Amino acid sequence: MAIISSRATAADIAKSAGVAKSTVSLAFSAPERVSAKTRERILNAAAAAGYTPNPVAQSLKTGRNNIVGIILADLTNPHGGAVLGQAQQTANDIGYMVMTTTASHDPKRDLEFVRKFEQLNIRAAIIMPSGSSDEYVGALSASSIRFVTYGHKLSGLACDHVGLDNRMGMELLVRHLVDLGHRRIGHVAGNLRQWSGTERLDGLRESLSDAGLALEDKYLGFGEYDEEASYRAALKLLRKKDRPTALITANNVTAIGALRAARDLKLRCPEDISVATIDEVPWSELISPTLTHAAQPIGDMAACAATWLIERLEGQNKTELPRFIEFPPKLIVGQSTASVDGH
Amino acid sequence: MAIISSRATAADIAKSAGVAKSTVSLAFSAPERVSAKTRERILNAAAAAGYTPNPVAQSLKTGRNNIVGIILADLTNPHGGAVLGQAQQTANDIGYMVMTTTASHDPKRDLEFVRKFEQLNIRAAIIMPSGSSDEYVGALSASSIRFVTYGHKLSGLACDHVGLDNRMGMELLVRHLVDLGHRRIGHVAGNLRQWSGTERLDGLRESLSDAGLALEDKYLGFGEYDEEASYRAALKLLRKKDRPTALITANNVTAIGALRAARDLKLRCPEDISVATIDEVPWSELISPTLTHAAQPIGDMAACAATWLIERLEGQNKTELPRFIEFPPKLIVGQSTASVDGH
DNA sequence: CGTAATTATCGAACCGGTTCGATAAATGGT
DNA sequence: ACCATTTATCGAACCGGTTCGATAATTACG
Repeated sequence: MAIISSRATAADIAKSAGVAKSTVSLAFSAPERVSAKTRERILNAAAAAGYTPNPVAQSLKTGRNNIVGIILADLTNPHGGAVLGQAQQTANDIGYMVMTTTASHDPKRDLEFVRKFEQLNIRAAIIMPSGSSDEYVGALSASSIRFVTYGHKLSGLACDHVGLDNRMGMELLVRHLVDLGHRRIGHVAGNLRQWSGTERLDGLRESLSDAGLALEDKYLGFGEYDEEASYRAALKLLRKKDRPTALITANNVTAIGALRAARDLKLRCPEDISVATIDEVPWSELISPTLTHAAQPIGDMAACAATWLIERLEGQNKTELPRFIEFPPKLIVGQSTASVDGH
Repeated sequence: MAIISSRATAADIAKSAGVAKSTVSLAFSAPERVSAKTRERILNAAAAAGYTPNPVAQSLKTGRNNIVGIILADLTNPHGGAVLGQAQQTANDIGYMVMTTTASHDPKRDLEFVRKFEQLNIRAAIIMPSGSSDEYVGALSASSIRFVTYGHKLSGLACDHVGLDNRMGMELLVRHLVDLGHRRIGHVAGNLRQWSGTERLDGLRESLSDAGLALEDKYLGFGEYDEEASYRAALKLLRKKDRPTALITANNVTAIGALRAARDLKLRCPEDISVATIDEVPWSELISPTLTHAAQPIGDMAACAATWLIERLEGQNKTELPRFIEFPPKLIVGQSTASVDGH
């Protein structure tokens, strides 16, 4: 019901409180520099007029603002939405607004958005990188923006990073499958130009080797984090006469592709083929069969990224070295994995 | 690789092109008002210096900018992410940036965000309304922001609206079920304080009546667009001795709750109970059983909302009356519905 | 060719704050 | 009570554009 008083300005408040415009400014931006009496007078006048400092003017003068950017690679995957939602909430709660963009996996668009952010005086952003080339990383480094990378770490960019412990995820899945008696374990990999893709692949290799096994080349398919590609890759693996008894996939989309492939080949899951994946699927409890997976604590991860970002912004960590955290995934056993001997 | 020239200003360009600062401004904002010669000289100088007008300064002076807002009720539902992604893309393609917020169904937060938007000179926003009370609508009307409502229409707010043809959706579902021989059709409704909730309920009633049937009170449950509430509501309906043979649910979350209820009661779907819903479920083809549903053309809807919004912003439609569009849903038949006599 | 009507360019004021150096007021020490 | 500090307030300049009224340069035309 409050009538939006059309734009009270600092000068108005100054007049009505009998002080200089600059004092009004101080009363808001550095209250301790103004005597208790006048501060109260100013604040009262401001409240009466519904005055609040104009953030655009502030930003012009100071080159700062209360906006953080988020650059996502993808919003079609529910993961992106979840990250955005949590990061947004965290940021909003501390008084920051969020400007979002989605690059649709196009590194060039990432860089365009970075440029826009700079123009808007946005000084910090969470980025799910779409690229990893030298010039891409170079452009990000050259930018005046402080980044927190999410999901895919960029080697060569000195910034905070929040991600998943991919190696641990693979270890959980491998151990689970090995315990069920599987020996021929295949993999539909993600995008190997991205940190998470190679980490997951390397982690898988390592975990298999710890179990006295190895990832055979013929059991390795390339899904590119794309459902269609994953479908084809899985199809190829599952058509072999000595097909793997279990498939580990690199993320949710990849798993969906693999499941579709199994179904189309009339392979029953888990009786004929076990499938386990990193990453989760929304409403996974209704998917049939429910997926065994290494779940990411998305909420915690996104909140961490937002918090770190704003810490940097507010300068508490000017000199501190880049931080790096990998959250531990959690093994959720579903119906998609079973003992190798038909259980 | 372009070295980010630290901030060339209009004054710099003016000097290097031998003109006044105001002429530089004109060269960018109203090129036709500057002679071809000087315009070229200015543009060259600008290009050489990597100059681009500072949007913050522009916004301070003009009270305008190239930012649109999006206020979502929810980002945990994949629907929100899809809408955001599409709207974002549309906006970005026309040179607009997007500021997002998520109110988590709290009308008060909606209004806070509106206030922030105003301060930031954002003049237009897409809103998935979280509330519908008089004061809520009043506050939106009083705001200087042009809205496009998405999903839930607000009666009393004169603005463009983009939504789904909910009545048609219900008609599709009812006809499908009636054709399968169902006569006892139950409903788990959504949030009846929201337009879409009542539209869907009314649409259902109407469609049933067209088929010579009626919605009996005992077959009506209230799901509030919440999974838990829907679960409980469905449980109650399905426990009746003369339980409905088919259930229509108000949206995806509601359907999930209903399916869980059926499963927990050891009712087989579709043999014992058919379930159909408005709204879709991501990766629905893997859910078991696949859901019969009235699918929303989310991409088209979101693109339309973004386009309309920006049209308003750019003033082509100053005087035109509010527009209203309801996109037709499409019936997707899955495995969750079957003939009433055990098929 | 001279004057009227256009068109191009300029300078100054302004948007609404912040910040700095200077002045005024309050406080402290002896 | 007197001077040295410290603290509070002020005025002016500035951030980087836009916009308006005024002047200068063109063009039109009788």
